[in-house]
Amino acid sequence: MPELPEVETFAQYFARHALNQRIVRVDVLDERILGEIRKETFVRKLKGRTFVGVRRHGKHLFADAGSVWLHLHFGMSGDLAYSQKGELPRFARVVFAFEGGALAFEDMRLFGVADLVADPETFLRERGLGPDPLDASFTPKRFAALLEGRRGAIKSLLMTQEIIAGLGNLYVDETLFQTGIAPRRAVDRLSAVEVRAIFTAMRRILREAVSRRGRDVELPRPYLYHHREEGARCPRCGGTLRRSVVFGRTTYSCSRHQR
DNA sequence: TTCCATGTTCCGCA
DNA sequence: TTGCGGAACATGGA
Repeated sequence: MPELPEVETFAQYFARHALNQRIVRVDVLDERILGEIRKETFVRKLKGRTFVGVRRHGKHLFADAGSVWLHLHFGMSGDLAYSQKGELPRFARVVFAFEGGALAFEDMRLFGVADLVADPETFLRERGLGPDPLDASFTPKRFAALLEGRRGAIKSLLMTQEIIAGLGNLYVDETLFQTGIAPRRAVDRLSAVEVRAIFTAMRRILREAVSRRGRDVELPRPYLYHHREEGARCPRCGGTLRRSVVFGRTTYSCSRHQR
């Protein structure tokens, strides 16, 4: 379930369970999760070290292991699970064992990645990722500048990590739903007021989600999130929710209040 | 059996 | 150059 709010929750979980303890063992249970790096290298560079800090940018998590950073991407089904009793989740792919417990990186569908990077800044630059929408330096002005000169559907733009990093299918739909803007609306036909509204709604929704996800509390009932079903009643205006495909992804929107 | 899934990448085409 | 549609990746759940 990993978009920005979920990854932020993973980062907090990682900080709570995996920081400042010696890594006594690294088990790679399925090498396909490693991407380019060789298993031996991955293990050798982490074993015996200590994670001293954790950071997140968009959907990417980075943990500082001293001379190298662990990088985790959670794909579609990635998750973290810490246990003191040596219990492993069914789809554990990599396990970091400490003196008093072990943190498992699980990922049923294997779209995620665990590897090593020199440092987050270099990785983000090389990858060309856009700004994180919850970053303090992310302002309405900066957001408007990102959309400047672009065409195409607003949903596509918000989904593109090189433009803005962290939103995925669910939170983009949620943002546009709560802003009353149709997913296919062309970016160059949005008013300044609408762009500002998207900025505000996006940040409010992400913050709300981080707060609730972190406490394992459900998102508010009026959120589109709970009503993603063709023909369902719109919890906001009573209209009918429609299903379509935008940017290759299943999209839900209200045919009445989203224009 | 068939369809669908919170992500990303690559290719071809306009 | 930009944007978009389609397919592929791997796997389980409804």
